[in-house]
Amino acid sequence: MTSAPARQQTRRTQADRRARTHSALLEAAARGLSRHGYANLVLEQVASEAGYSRGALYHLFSGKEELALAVVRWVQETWYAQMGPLLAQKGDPVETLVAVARGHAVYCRRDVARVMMTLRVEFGTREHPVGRAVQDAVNRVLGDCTRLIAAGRRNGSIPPGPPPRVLALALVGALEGLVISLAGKAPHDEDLAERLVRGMLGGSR
Amino acid sequence: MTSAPARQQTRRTQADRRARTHSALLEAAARGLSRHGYANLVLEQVASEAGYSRGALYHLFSGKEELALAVVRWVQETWYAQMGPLLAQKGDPVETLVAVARGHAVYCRRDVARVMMTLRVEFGTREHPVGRAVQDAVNRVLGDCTRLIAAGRRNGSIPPGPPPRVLALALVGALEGLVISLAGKAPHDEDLAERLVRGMLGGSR
DNA sequence: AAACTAACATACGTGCGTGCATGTATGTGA
DNA sequence: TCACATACATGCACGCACGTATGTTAGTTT
Repeated sequence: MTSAPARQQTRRTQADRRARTHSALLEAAARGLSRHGYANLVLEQVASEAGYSRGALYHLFSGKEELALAVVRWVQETWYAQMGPLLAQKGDPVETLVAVARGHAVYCRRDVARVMMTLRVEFGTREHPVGRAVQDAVNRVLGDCTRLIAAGRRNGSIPPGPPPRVLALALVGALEGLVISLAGKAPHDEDLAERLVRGMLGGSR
Repeated sequence: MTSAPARQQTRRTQADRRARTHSALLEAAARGLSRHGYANLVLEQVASEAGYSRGALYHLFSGKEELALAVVRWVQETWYAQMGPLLAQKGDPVETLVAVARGHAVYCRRDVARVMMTLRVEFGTREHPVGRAVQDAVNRVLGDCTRLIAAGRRNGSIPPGPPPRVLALALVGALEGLVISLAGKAPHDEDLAERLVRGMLGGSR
């Protein structure tokens, strides 16, 4: 009895072990990045917060940079996992943008979301792999927004104004700033995100 | 002849000398902070960019922290010097807020303006003197906006909605994000700043 | 113009955090 | 159950940037 499959109390396979620590370190790193940024991120703290030592970290990631890149990829994936359905909906572009804005506000209630903002500000004007990755992620969202705006213009649901790309840039930037400022101020965050989108798309006045 | 006051070519008094290098270092530090943030700011670079060495810097400032604090004070002063007249005007609160938003967009065309945003993000969740100073500066602006919004509510020119303080928070945050995103995209920055304010104040729909 | 002071440069000591190399324990296949 | 591999911990070396101490140049006073 109890020959092999008995003790499930603490999962035993190596792959599982590895995966657990991997995600634990990743989450700790995400929290750390959102709070301290890249430069102030101390790997010792990340590891200990996850319940491990720097050895584990260097075993699973090649170093600080790759850790940050992994976090960026992870945030991007979870964001699109949550926003993908909204982006794919087939109705009015304006309503889609509103839905995404609200969704983004909700997504950003977890401090993890600050990661992108923090890194974007930190690497906004510099040449750095992490900055590149963040820029790429933002550009992807920007592209989606630009397409939606262009569609709304053809559609007539969005009045004429600045070039779609510029409007998208403004929209994303403003939304980012808004959700940061309103962190934890639910439910106003969601409502004001909607207001922001409608206000900036609809020709004002 | 040429006894004393002759050579004005290169200003010679000590006080003037001191003032010149002081402001040169300050401007360099502001540029550096806006580009690299506090943690990544290297005093060697700041000094050399200003045309001096770290010795000069430590002669005029007690260290990195005081330098950053001086920059924050400087930004705050120049901002209010430029925005004060707009804030003091006696017309409709909405128009005042629009004017300030446009003014802010213009002010932020200089990369120097990124300073506040950068520091606010970097120290947003931490306990640090520089973070405190930035927070104080932002709070002052926030107070001005809150008062204007409250006046507009009593006035009837701003429809009901979230508490004035929350609206002000959203407005300032969104505006900050917008001008960062649109850096250098004149004249759209100004126009979209106006749109943003009108859209978020006017009840939309 | 000589003695003095303030502005600035150069050189060194120190702390901190990364990266790596070496040690230990836990799971895995014969 | 024994040899092996993989997950993880611990200790050391290096570099970087801050702060300070000391040296040099430019301006001021008598």
